[in-house]
Amino acid sequence: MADSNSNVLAFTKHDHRRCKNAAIKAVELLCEERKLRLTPVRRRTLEILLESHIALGAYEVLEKLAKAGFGEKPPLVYRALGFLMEQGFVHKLEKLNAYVACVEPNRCAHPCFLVCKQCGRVAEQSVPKVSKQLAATAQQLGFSTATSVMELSGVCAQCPTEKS
Amino acid sequence: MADSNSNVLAFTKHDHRRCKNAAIKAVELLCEERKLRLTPVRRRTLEILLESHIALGAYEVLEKLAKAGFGEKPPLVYRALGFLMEQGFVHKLEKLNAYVACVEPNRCAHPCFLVCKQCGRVAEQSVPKVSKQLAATAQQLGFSTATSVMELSGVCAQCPTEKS
DNA sequence: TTTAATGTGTTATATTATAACATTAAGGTG
DNA sequence: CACCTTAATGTTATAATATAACACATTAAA
Repeated sequence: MADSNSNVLAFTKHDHRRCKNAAIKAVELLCEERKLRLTPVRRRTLEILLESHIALGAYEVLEKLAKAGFGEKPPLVYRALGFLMEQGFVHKLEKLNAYVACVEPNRCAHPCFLVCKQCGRVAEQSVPKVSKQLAATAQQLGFSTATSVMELSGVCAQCPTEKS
Repeated sequence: MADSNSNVLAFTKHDHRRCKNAAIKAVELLCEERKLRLTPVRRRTLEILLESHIALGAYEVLEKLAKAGFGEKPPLVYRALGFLMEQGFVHKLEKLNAYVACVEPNRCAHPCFLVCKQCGRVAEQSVPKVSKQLAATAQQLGFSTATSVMELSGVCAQCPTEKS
């Protein structure tokens, strides 16, 4: 029933260095293709978010940028996040007001976010069927869907379910 | 393909007074059943949100509460909204940081919100199939879903699509 | 009629995000 | 290269959203 060939990377043991490098490489390529400038702040912001699969608040990212020698004023981080989000390299979790890097920016589509409330990790699952079904349902009601937000909160396989 | 027998009330001409009264009545009944106190602030907050199908920010609601003779400090409105949301009488639109009254609090389940970016109106559509499908997909990946957020942004039937 | 629990008032502050304008850097064109 | 235009960044200020903490009041229940 799963919509695609996913492995829920974030919840699975994996070579994270590889995971991170691949994502950065993909972003670099896409920026070239799109004639966009992956400036130092933008790159570092992406790297910061790629350090783990846990979503960070804008001000957490900002602190890390500051420690890395960049500025410490809010617009710095919001601009970098804005750029990265526009390009689909980073996603915002609306329910959390937090940001997470896209792990496969080149093949990201119809994402649904699975947020573990125990460990905080976020897996991005592509759900094209569900997404299209929702849009079709809306369309039948006369509503033209432009964008959608899908976020699940729960407990991942590696975390113990809450005791009763 | 629609999941349920809905009419997308918010986007349709309807007797809004009736609509509003029915919702308040339903909430009153549910409060009795659940032995909860629908205090004046809580009731007024609900009424304010029921004035239209447009989502309001917490501070917009607060202003209206103040004009109605209630306090003007943030905790007032956040407490009222907190109570109403806990009970499912009001929903928060995460993408908008705004609040909207539930039109059918007694039969509300698996809601997906359709937000018209032209007129701002919000329709609540029950999508149990899609919702269960998402949870099932997640479950197959070892993820136990507790809560979900589904919000579509687009253009409703009554609004002109944006010109090119 | 005291008590325990719930709800409200109030002060203060935390958190998230943007507007506006000055300055600098990059890339394109003659 | 020198100029210019655009894009990006620096900076100040403030807006918008939300909660903590504690005092006081009301309710319902014992």
